[in-house]
This record gives sequence, structure tokens and C-alpha cells, in this order.
Amino acid sequence: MLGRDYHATLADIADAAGVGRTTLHRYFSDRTGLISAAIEDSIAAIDESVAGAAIDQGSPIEAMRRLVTAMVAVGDRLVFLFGDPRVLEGRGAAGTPAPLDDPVIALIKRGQAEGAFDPDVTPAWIQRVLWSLVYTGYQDADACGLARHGIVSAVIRTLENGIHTPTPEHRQV
Amino acid sequence: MLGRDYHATLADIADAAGVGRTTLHRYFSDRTGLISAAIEDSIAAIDESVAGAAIDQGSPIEAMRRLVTAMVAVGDRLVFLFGDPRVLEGRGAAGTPAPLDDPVIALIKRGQAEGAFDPDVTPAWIQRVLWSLVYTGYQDADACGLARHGIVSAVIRTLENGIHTPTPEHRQV
DNA sequence: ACCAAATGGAACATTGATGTTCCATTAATG
DNA sequence: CATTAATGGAACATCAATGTTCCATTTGGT
Repeated sequence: MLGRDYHATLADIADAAGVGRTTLHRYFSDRTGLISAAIEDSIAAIDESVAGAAIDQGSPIEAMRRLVTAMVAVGDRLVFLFGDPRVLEGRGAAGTPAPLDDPVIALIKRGQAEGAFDPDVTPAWIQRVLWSLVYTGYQDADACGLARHGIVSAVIRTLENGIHTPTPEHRQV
Repeated sequence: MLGRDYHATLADIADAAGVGRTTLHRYFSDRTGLISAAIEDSIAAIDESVAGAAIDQGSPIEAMRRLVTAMVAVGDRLVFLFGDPRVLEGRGAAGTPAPLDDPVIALIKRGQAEGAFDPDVTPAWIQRVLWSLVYTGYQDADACGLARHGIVSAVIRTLENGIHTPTPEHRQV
């Protein structure tokens, strides 16, 4: 709910959750508390999903495909956390830099070192591209004529080859 | 300003513009009026920039490169118009579908027909990818170690080739 | 210098979201 | 069935953003 609209009213959220606004306040002291709880929950879910992808193992390309799959699976959490820059704003200096930044950057650097990924762009750029394609795939799936299960393959395909017609050596399954 | 934060306070906007809040109200009857004016202005600027790219001429790849350049040049307007889905929400049925959808889709279809672009994904998907890369490039330029002038080339490079190490036949200038 | 227009600040009413309190109703547990 | 906890609704105070009015000041043109 907060992922779809970060400024949703507490009344709307309560309605969407099927509870009264009073009950919502009983569980979360104030709006900040609710947001914090949602952030913690989302980070945990994302961490778990990404950890399951074991991106430090196997070939970088295969690892990246597993990562995309894992990210799309928790797309709603990603949209919530990173869709509105204000969500994670107060957390920059404090603790976690971002839930999954470090292992992803490590994977990208490994892929560049092994010759799998474009070495002429920064790892940070590749990371943003990854994120933005996952976001786009998850967010605009229906607008792009993509079925839910088609998101992952479309994201992987475009992430790996861009929009050019694939060359034989880069063709994937 | 509204592009950075769609929910910016009128007082903040007035401050950023270097005028008093009263003066702001004198030019725009209410917040809706201000938003509308900003939308009109942004659409005009985008239309002008994209028209200058003449994407119906030349090879699809060259046209797409010109389009990316034109889009990055009006990145702030794009961020404002499409960054928050609420901005253009009330305009769906009324008039313009979106300022530049049709010519871009036409370019993509032409590129697919001529064998330049991946024919196995929908034009709508390619369009979203294009938009999301431009958005990412414009928005996160500094976080990705990209100088302002490096955005266009990074976006084009990744859009065309993905994150794979480029093959000789696909290498660009 | 003078006048007209525009500006910015202050004060005010209004609105919507929020947080709180109280109470009736419902669900769960013995 | 009786007791207890949880729930949802209503009412209220608070606060921030908004829109309005009024007035002193500044700006620009003559």
C-alpha cells in the first residue's frame, strides 16, 4: 500500500488493511512508527530473497539472473523502499548504507573482472541500471504487455543485451 | 523544484523561486493552477526538444541516440512529469495520451522492422526501458560517478548493448 | 520627484491529516 | 456462560498546508 503511494492516508491504509484507524494507531504509535516498521519488514524480506540467490556463487551472468529473479519476487518492497527517495532519506548516515548494495557491487566487480560485464562503465551505474530495469518491469508489467512471469525474462534479456537484436554469441535461453 | 519533490510546500517553492508566497498566489490561483502550468510548460519543452531530434529520419539507431540526447537535455521536466505517477493522473482520458509516446513507439517499431532492435519484446517494453535508463542517468548521475556530459553516452551504451561486454560488431563510437 | 504597479510580510480562516480519548461491540479464553 | 482483551466508531484537539485579505515597501516608468 505504502509502495503504491507513500503519502497514502492512515485512514486509507487502515481501510486497505481491513481494520479501523484506531486499531492501526494501537499497533503503531504514529505514522513514523508505521513507516519504520514497514521499512524494517521490507529490508528483511529483500535481504532474505537476495541471500537466497547466492550471488557470490556461480558465473556472474548466472548469478545476475538469479539476482534479478529474486529482486522481482520482492518487487513491491523495492518499489516501496526506493520508489520515493524520501523513504530511506533519514537513514543515510545512521546505519545500513542500503540493504543489498555491497554484495551486488561485489558481483558486478567480479563480473567485470571476469570479462562478463562491460568494464567501461562504473559498477554503480550497472547497479542503477539493474535496479531501474527491475523497477520498470515490476511497475509497468501490464502496460508493456508482459505477463507476471514474463517480467523476469524481459528484464534479464534487456539487461544483458540491451535493445539491439541479440547476436548469436549473446543469445540466451 | 516540483520535479525534486512533487509535494513541496508552496512556501518552499516560493522560497526556491526567490519570491514571496503571496506573489506566487498572485500568479497561480491555487496549487492546481501552478501544477497545470508546470505541466504545460514541461510538455512544451519536451515536445520541442524531441521534435528537434527528428527521430523519424535516419537510421533507427542514430535516431534513438538523438532521442536519448534530447530526453536527457530535458531530464528535469521528464522527472517532474513522470517521476510521480500522480502528476499526469488526471489527464489520461481527457486529451494527450502522453506528449511523446506515439513518435517514440513509431521509431521503435521501425527499428524492429529494419532489424536494428530486438523484435522479441514489445515496443512498449523498449519504450519503458528507454525512459527508465534516461531517468536513472539523469537522476543518479553523480551517484554513479558520471559527469553531466557522460550521462548520454552511458545511457546509449547500456541501452544498446546491455551490461554485457560489447561485441566488436556492436561497439559504438 | 511622482505615480502606478508589483512585491513581500503579517494575520486570519479553512481544510485535511493526524493523534488521542472514550465507549459500545465483538472475539477469544477460561 | 462469564470474563477479558481486542476492535471499530465517534468525537475532539492539534498541526501543517493552503487560500485570502490587508498594508507597508519596493520597483519601474514618466
